[in-house]
Parts: sequence; structure tokens; C-alpha cells
Amino acid sequence: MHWADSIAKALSHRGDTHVVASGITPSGEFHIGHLREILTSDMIKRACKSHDLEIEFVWFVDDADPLRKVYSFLDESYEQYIGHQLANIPPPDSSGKPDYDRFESGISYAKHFLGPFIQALEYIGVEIDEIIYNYDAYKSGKFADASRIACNQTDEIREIIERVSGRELDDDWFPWNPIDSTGSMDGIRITGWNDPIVSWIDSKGNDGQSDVTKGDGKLPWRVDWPAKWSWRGVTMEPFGKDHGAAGGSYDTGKEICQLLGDQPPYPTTYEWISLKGVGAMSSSTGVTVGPLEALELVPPEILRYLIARNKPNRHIDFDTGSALIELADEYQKKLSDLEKGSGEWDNLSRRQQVAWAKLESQILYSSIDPTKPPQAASERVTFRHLALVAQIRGDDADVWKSLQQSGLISGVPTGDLPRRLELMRNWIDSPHFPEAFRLNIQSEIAETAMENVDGRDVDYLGALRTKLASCEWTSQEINAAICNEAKERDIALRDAFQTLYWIVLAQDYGPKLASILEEMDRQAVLDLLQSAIVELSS
RNA sequence: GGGCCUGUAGCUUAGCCAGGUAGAGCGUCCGGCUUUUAACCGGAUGGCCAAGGGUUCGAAUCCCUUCAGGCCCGCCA
Repeated sequence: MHWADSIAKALSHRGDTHVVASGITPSGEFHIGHLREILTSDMIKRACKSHDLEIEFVWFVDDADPLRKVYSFLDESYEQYIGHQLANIPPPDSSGKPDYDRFESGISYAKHFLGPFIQALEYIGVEIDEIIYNYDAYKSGKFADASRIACNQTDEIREIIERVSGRELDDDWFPWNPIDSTGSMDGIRITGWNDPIVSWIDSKGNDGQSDVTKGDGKLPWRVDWPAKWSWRGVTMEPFGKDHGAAGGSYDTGKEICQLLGDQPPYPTTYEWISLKGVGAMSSSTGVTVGPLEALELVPPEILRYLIARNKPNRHIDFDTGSALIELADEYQKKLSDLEKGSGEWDNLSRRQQVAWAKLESQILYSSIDPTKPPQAASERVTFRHLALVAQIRGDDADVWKSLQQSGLISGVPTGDLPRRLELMRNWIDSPHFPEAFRLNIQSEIAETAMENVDGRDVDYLGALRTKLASCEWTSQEINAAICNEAKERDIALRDAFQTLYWIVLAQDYGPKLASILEEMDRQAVLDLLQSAIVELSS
């Protein structure tokens, strides 16, 4: 059974109506792990639907959280905003400085980072039913009940956190972080509580009061989380394994949620995604891939497939190199398996039935639009194929022509094909593209080639060179020249091609040779052959 | 110190929750294919399921122990 189906099944024992939640802090640091969280939720939602459960997907945006530090992409002037809520500070401009003009027009720091992320989610087929901006939720009193309960039962909350997490809280710890006279949440001390008013004194010695029902501040994280579950009725939420550690925020949240009078959500911890590819030195070279960047390289359904095929508790090494091509191939292979059908169901072993059901789920959860049947694999141009053609043909129009000639498409490219080519070109131009797939066209004969090319080929190469000097420079004519000259000399085509691959690419195989030569300058090809002939003759 | 996850073929892994003769993909090798876009088709190769013990008629699967690797545990997702 697919992992998402197992979770849906577990949820069905609890009731027929569910709310699956997911969250993010728009501090600017989006990474691919965030994508796992949100896709995990999205897939669970789809699984619940196919199990006939009523399901709502809510997404919490923690824009009430304060800015923690001046991130590397921010200008030093952000120092003044540390401790201020993300919904309340200006967005950075392209140089990382606060952009007050945009802030005036309503774009906060949080919104600035959220915009593209939300767009990306739409693009990757994540269907969120409700986006909850925490800042607004606090302002409009959504957290009022939970906040008052927490403040009235400070001792109980403190007891839970200290006992479960095993850490000691300061004597003046209080389950409410107010905002001081400057807008900061840092360095503030609580001096009194008179439901629903918190009195405080800030680092500058100013004192003031906050109404916890009006969002003049927020609950600290360990209380904030269960408070969200409580008011929104969350029944399921996947979270990173940091929260899942013993004494972590899920453990304390569970008890606090019960204190608030509600049942905690069904938990699922997911493992981190780390970056592989680019060799092992990705961290040392500073090469990282955020979710937005990943979407510039990979078709969205492949990224979904990456998440769908791995159980949440499985660590993923996101490999932007050759493993990506294998991943894409695997996905397309499964699409075509699905097309072929399962065969007679009763003749399948239990294991085969399990595998089939899982295959169906994997494809369902990977598709961008689950209401449409997945595009037939036979209509698709494979990832691998596109990687080659895109390298050989610099012009998009020539790529389409090539695909038409090989019968992969008829007429103009349709569907997501143009977008896929764009992604492929991005990938090829990026440092992530695997060297093993890169075509290295030689300008002079390589040493490794010499070891594999035979002196007997000189005659053939000479004749071929003569033909190529005068023939029409089209792939058909070039191909004819290669084949005819080989035939005349009783050279097996396989051998002829291998010889030429060695000369042109310094390896013994490759994409259709005539296509490569056609893209090259005629004189360059002639020169290359000449150098091979000279080397072989000497 | 507390805890989580992982260990199955050269590699990536399915199967484990509900015990019943270990399945894939990639790779490798062989064969086929007279014009090869890393293609395609057919076949073969390859596992004391990390180790040990227990439960059972029967264990990759359940229980215990050990070993190895990864990760989390101030704030923060």
C-alpha cells in the first residue's frame, strides 16, 4: 500500500471529516524540505479523497513570527528589524536593502517571499483549500480562546513543557510574546496578567500593555502550534523529524492541545531532503537548490514523483545529476506500465496486486492534475531523449523538426513539451547537468580515440571526408555518405559508427551521428577528420 | 545523555503494519536489430534479507540483544 493510503486508512478510523495542515515561515529561506512537507500534505489529501473522506487542506503562513537574524541575502540595515514580525517589515529589494516603496504599497517582507512560492505550489499541482496568515489570524482574534486559556494556566503549560521537554524555563517565562514600543518581540519582560491584558516592560524601560485577544503579539511556538490545531480543528499534520524528537514540540503540543480541550492531530514525521549531485562537495561549493530553483530544472510531476515514491520517513538525497534522468525515466516507465494494464487481476499473486495498487497511487499522486488521466507515455518524449536533442539543436524549431522526423510528435509541439524543453535547456546550462550526458564535441582527435581507432580506417575516413566536402549538408546526405562509404568497403556499420563516435565525441556511442555533424560547421568536421587521418597515418 | 530512522543483488530499492517458496529497476554479460537520437527486443548473471538469540509447523516480516550508518534534541521551520 502506498504510504499516503496507509495514513488515509488510519485517519478513517478516527472519523470521516478531516483537516490536514501544513505550515511555513516566510523568512526567505525556502528549501526543498518545505516542498516535501507541503507535498506530503497534498498527497495525503488526495489519498483521503480516494478513501471517500471529507478533507480540507489548510496552510499556515507564520508571518507573525519575528525576523531572527540578518540573513546572508539581506543588507545590514535589517539589523533594526530583528525581533519584528515578518508581516510588519519591508521587503528587500534586489540588493537586499529594505524597499520602502513596495512596503508602502502593501508588500511586506513575508508577502515578498511568499508570492513566488505560492505560484510554484500552483504550478506543481498543490491544491490548498485555505491559506491562513497567522498575523491576521491573531489580529482577528482567532487565537483569543487558546491565548486566554494558556495565560490563565501558565503553571500547567510550564509544567508540561518542563516535564516533557526536560528543559527549564525562566522564572519570568510567560505564554505570550508581546510587542514592545518599537515593534520588537525581543528583550521584553512580562510584569502582569489581567485577563485578557498582559503588562510588560521592554528593553528600553518603556512599559505597556497587550490585549491577547487582539493579536498584540503571539504565543510562543510550543503553544502557538497546538493553538492552531485547536482553533482550526487540525486532524493531521506532517512535520519534520526535529519536531518529532522525544520531548520535541509535537510531544509538548500534544499535551497542550489536550489542555485546550482538543484532540491532537495524527502525526507523521518526515525525513530531511539533502542535496546530492554536483558531487559530494555541494555544501562546500555552496551550491544549493531551493524549491523554486528545482522547478526551473525539473518537470513538476517528476518532483512530485520523487516525494511520492519515497515514504516520508525515508531520507532523500536529491540528486540533480544523472539520478534525475533515471528518476524521470523510471517515472515514464511506470506510466507506460500503467498503460499496459495489470492483466487478469485474479491471476496475480498478492505481492503483484500490492505492487499494482502502489503503482496506481504513485502515478495518481505524481500527476499535476489528478482529475485528468496521466498523459500516455507513448505520447511523451523521454527526458533522456530531450536531453540529447536539446544539446544537438540550438534552435527550438529545429528540436521540433527533429522530433517530428523521428515520429515522436506530429505537427506543432503540444501540452507541456515547450515548457519541458525550456527546463531542459536550463538544466543543461546549469552546473547540475551530469557530465556523463554532456556531449563533448572534439576539435581534434583525442588520445583515447586513437587507442580505439584502427589504421585500416584511413581509407574509409579519407573517402568519407571527400564525400562530406561536397555533399549537401543535411543529416540525410551525411548519413548516406557514412553508410555508403562503409558498405563499399565491407565495413560493418556498427564499426564505422563506433570509429566516428570515437573521433567526434571521444567515446564509442552517442546520439544519431548525422544530427550532430549537421549541427557542426562543415569545415570543422573536415578538419577533425583530417587530423584523424594524419594521426592514423603517422 | 535522550530519541528517531535506516541496514534486502554491484547500485537504488519493493515486500515488513495484517508471518506462508525473496520481487523490481539500473548495471553487467550474451544474443537479435544492414543507416544507433546513450534506442529497442529477448535471455542470462546476481541475495546465508547486517549479526545473534527467541516465539512459531513456518520469520526478511513479530519480540529481545548486538553491530554499523544517518539524523534530531537553545531559538527556528
